Amino acid sequence: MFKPITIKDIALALDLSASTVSRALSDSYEINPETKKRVLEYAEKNNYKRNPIALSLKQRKSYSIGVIVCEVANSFFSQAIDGIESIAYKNGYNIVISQSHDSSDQEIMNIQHLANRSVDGILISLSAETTNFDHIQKLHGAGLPIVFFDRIYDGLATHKVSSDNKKGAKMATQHLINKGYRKIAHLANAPHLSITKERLAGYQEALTENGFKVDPSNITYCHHGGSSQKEVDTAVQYFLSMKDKPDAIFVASDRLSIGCLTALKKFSGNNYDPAIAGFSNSDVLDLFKSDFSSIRQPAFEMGRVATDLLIQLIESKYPVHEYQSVVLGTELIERIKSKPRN
Amino acid sequence: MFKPITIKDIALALDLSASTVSRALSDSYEINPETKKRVLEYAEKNNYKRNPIALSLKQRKSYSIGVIVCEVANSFFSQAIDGIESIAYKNGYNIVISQSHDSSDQEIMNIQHLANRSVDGILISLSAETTNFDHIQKLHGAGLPIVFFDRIYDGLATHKVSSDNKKGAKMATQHLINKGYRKIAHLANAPHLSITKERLAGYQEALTENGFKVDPSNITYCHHGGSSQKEVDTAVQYFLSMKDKPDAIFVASDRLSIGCLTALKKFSGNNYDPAIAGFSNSDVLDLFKSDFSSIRQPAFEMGRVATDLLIQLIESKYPVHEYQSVVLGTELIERIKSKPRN
DNA sequence: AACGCAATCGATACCGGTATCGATTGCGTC
DNA sequence: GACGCAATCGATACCGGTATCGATTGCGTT
Repeated sequence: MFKPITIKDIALALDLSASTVSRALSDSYEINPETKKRVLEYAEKNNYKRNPIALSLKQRKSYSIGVIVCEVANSFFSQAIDGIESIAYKNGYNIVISQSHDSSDQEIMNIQHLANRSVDGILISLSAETTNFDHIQKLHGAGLPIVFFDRIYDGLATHKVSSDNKKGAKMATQHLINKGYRKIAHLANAPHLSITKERLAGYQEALTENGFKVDPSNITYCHHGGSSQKEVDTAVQYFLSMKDKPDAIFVASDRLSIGCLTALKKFSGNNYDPAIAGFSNSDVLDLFKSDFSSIRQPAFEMGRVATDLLIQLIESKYPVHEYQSVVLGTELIERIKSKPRN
Repeated sequence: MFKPITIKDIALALDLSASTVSRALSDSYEINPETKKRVLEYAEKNNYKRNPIALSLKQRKSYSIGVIVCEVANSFFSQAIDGIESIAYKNGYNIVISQSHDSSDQEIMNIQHLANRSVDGILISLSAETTNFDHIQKLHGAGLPIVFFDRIYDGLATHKVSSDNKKGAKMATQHLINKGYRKIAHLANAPHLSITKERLAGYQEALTENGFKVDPSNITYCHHGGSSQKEVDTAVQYFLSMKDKPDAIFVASDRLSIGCLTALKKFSGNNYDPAIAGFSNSDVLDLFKSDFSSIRQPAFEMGRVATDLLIQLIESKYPVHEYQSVVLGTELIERIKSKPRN
């Protein structure tokens, strides 16, 4: 039943000691080239493979990193994962992915699980629900390298990678204003998320700079990040119920964008068709909703940068105390036409 | 630097032997309840965690399973992964995901990597490029449990889970016929994939049963599964170049559906608007392309079933020789309207 | 001849668990 | 009082590697 050959098998076969074989395999200088060749050849022929588990136990290192996102079925995160994977594999790490589904409990479970599984470090984008960071604090305090990406937590001294959410949101809102829209609502994510605050700030700044006043009643939060469509439906129905309906909506995330468009299709009929601009990395959204402008985040790049930083932390020989906060630029994809006059 | 407490630490602290502590922790009957309590309490207080790596080495079992898909940024696969995850976690396994990006070389590398990492089993959906199965054969021969899902390989005696591709394709084609379309092209996936053949068979059967003849010139393959848009563009341009253009296209996969619609938007202008029906699990596609009918696969369920079977294989005490081929039903989501008469 | 030194390889401990085997103790039985 | 037996716990080997320390050999040096 699947018992691969070990160093001892080789040692026995070649009448050497395990130590010698081990050193030969790792190309140590203190092994006779002749012996080295014998070992290498025998290993090759019997297709010997190092047992990474034994190695992990010995070196206290698993060469694997944990990734926690809310869900992979989300263009932004799946693109980020591609980026993570590319750097991780290049450095000999493999990645263990788990999804929080925007639930704080699930996130805690996943983190524990990964830490128990002895990952060498964790890349995490927080769940929409998370307000308590004890479990992360604790692991970080115990020395486990952690890097935040996208949805970061400022209270922890470690590397953070995000996109310029404020500027992106401002660009989107300004874009709507430029196209002639005047009552711009904001469909926001869970209020405690870093990205929510930053995007809200950008939205507000754009409004203010253009002489609009920020009306809190134009802002609706989705406390679970839109993980159930019902939540988004409620938010959209709220907009629909207003006497003076928004003529445009700035949507805070990919998932919410999809949810919002779904809800509008369901409830609005044909007499109400607000312009929509939102954060999204979905190719498909761009493809079909011709009047949907989007802010694209450099998801792939974000994954790469975050992984790079994490591996630096993991492989650093000395404790790191200088942490970086990398902020990446976003891109506005314009599709909305000017507001028709009525 | 992150050194968790071990069984020996506990043994030392409580003046017991490591064996006793180990047995107390696993609730062995031959340990005095009193002692057991002391150990459990001390472990709890100092938040002892079993070292899964040591366990893996000892038991030759890692409690992790490898998943190989072409990409997670694909609705079908990300949904399947959700299903896989749900069953895996429930059984105490974690999943290691890797992407082949529809490249055979990458797939081989991933499989080796996973096998080296001592996963207990592998769930795989083959890449579009794969025509040589030696690497899989070899691992399977060596005793590594493998379960195919979606894109299966019949040459290997193991469990397989797929959806009823032939019936789904037939439904889609029949649907197009019912709506009045007469020249139905087929945008197919890589020719050697199981799903390609099955879907082609369904397409052909529907045509034949309705008295149409199957014209090979109406069928175009995408040898890389549409992993580059260029490939799909070429295929669609071929359809466009035909004297008698197809009035409908049956598209073989999710990715191809997106690619096809993108290409049509890019090249067709407004004077050509064929009806499209295709395999897809994308919510977004359903949302926007109102004249796009889709065949939905039970991706989540497929992931669950496949994982269940894999875990059965892994945990079976005796060699398994009876293998199942589970086929799940598909669903047709009708959106296309009847063909306008001209 | 005696010594130093480099080259080459072996024996052993250890990583953190668990399985196996054994040791000790107390108690009931004949 | 000798023995059997159950209850409880310890010592040890092992999983598959590597690091540490040591042993052996040959050769050049003085």
